[in-house]
Amino acid sequence: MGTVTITDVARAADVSAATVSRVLNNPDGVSPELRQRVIEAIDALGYRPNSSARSLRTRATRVLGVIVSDVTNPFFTSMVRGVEDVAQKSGYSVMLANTDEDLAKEQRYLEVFAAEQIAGVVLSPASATDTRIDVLSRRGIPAVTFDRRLRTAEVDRVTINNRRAAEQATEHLIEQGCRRIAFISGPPGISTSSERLAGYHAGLRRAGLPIEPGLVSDGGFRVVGGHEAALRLLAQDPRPDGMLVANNLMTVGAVNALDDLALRVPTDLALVGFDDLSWALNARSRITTVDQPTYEIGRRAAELLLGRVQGERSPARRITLPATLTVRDSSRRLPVSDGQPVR
Amino acid sequence: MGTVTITDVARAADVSAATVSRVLNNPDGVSPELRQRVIEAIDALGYRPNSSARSLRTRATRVLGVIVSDVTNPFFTSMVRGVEDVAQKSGYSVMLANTDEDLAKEQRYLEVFAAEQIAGVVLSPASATDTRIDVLSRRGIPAVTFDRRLRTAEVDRVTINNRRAAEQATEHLIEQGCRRIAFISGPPGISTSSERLAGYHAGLRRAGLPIEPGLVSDGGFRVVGGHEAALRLLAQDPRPDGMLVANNLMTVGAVNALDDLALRVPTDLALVGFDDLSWALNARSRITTVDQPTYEIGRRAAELLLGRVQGERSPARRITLPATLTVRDSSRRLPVSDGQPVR
DNA sequence: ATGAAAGCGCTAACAC
DNA sequence: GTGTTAGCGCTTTCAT
Repeated sequence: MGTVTITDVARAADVSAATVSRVLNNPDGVSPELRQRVIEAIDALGYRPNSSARSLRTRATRVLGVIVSDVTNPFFTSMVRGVEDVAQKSGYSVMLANTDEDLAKEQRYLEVFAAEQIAGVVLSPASATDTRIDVLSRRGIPAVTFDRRLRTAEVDRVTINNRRAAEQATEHLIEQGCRRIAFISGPPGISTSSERLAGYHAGLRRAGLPIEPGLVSDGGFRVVGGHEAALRLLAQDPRPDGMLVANNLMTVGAVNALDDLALRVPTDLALVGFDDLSWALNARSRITTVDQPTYEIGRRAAELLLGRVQGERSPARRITLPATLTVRDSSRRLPVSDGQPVR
Repeated sequence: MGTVTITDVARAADVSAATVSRVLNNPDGVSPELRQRVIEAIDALGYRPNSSARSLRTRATRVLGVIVSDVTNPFFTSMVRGVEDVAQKSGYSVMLANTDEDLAKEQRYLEVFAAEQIAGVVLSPASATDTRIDVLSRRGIPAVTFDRRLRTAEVDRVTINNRRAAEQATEHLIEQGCRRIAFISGPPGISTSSERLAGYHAGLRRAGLPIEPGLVSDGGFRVVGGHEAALRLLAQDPRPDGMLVANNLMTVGAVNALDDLALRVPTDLALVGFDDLSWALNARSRITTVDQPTYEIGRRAAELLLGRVQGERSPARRITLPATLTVRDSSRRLPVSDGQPVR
């Protein structure tokens, strides 16, 4: 029944199927007159190209895959929106997959995407060293990483300067008078984890403060993990007077922990988190954060990817977007100006 | 290069392509001997069927679409996992789409799915009355709703008894001595919103309590909305002594609002929320909640859908799963037993 | 039980 | 600039 094919359109417009195909795919190459007739026939018949037939022919779909490590995290969903918007504008749709930081799941989705002959993949790899995108490259499917880096392959990537951002946040805490600064880190093996940890160390070092391994605890990039890590760190004697938390979810957990212990911010402890928190915490919390241009990260990643999809052959490109330290009450012990950009 | 086709396998196994196809698709119809040879050839060559070619032929993909109204909400992601697991087991993969309760976005994704000739769709419609799945039905693509109902089409659905759940939560608050119970509702037009509101009304009515429209406020199923709605409701004089919140995100917002106003639970106000909150709130909060079997909802929805995909023709089926009222500190003013099932 | 052959809807050479 | 033709990889009659 309902299936209108390219030949139906061709017949209605009194042209060949090839001409209809050209109208559909080539910006030019068809006379304005015929093009007009074809477009009218398409509208009249309600023709929709069959994507399977198209893929079979071209060996590529008009679909981009996005693999994130936690769809639940608004940080990632905001990036995904950036990808979606760019993709849409170029006539691509987006398949979303969630790995929960699980390498096996990630691998499975990479295989599914490869099998579906997806046009390209944007991913935040679950591991900088163990994530393998060979399944894609073997089939010539381009990949771009966002938020995180990948050491097992040379691919385009869009990130912020994580090291610098963490260093600057640490310096800010030191300026505010903190001398024992705790750090809640992400899981090992992920680039953002190690880079932010390195930045924290660098900040301490520059100020001549000792690096104490006991002041660092892994919160697994999750609320519960952040909560537990904070409780661990805050149980120490002497108690830390500052705390830097390496992502948004763990910051929520840390705030909860402070609440549990009836500790007040910034008096008892100055707190700095990563990423927007407005979705979880009440406005009153006013937590100082390192803000990333999440939507923009997604946009740029999609642009890089579409470039590759369209045949771009340059060596791996690296886009580093600026992050901003937004100083709010949770860390303000002295007068400071808001919104310091991180470069 | 790498592309191994069905003819390659046929040649290697010294059979026809048709036989390979039969081995792939028909449980029987090929002699054990040939079947064995074919399987060996497939393994040896690393053959993977080309899904585009297959779809072009069969007019159907091995992909299920899932449309949720908020991927950020763990409630939905848990359901999605249920779908994924069932799909996977049957050799289907899952395409995920997020609508943000936006009807236009929802419609666009339905069209994309229809164009991609997806095998079937599971969705939580953004509106019971305005969501239109004609794009799917016109192409014979089955749909199943989960969590929410759809009034514009007769389709399979998996939900809990929302009305009963809200009524029971309300009764519980009344039993605990509450007489002015506020309700933070979801956006109008969504079945869960109206059903839970109806249940709240029913609970009040049964206890002979007045229904005051001023005690109901729409929180849009979001954290911020719940926060604002709670502030509005708590500003009243006399202040409500109980509160029922119609989903998890809004409950987080409500808890924040209570915190803002330095109100204590359950002394100042008894609070009951919907859905699991462990991801957001610290354990200490101990909020009484109506718990839904989210993962199971996803599983069952996927099972119904796969049935339809495989040709099941029965009239629309309705699965109502049990929810449980888990009483915790936030509403406990009198001794009660935990874990009351909702039927 | 197996093979030969046709064709799903589309695009890309190649002719004109 | 436009049409003709071949064929992407697969499934499915239809013979045998």
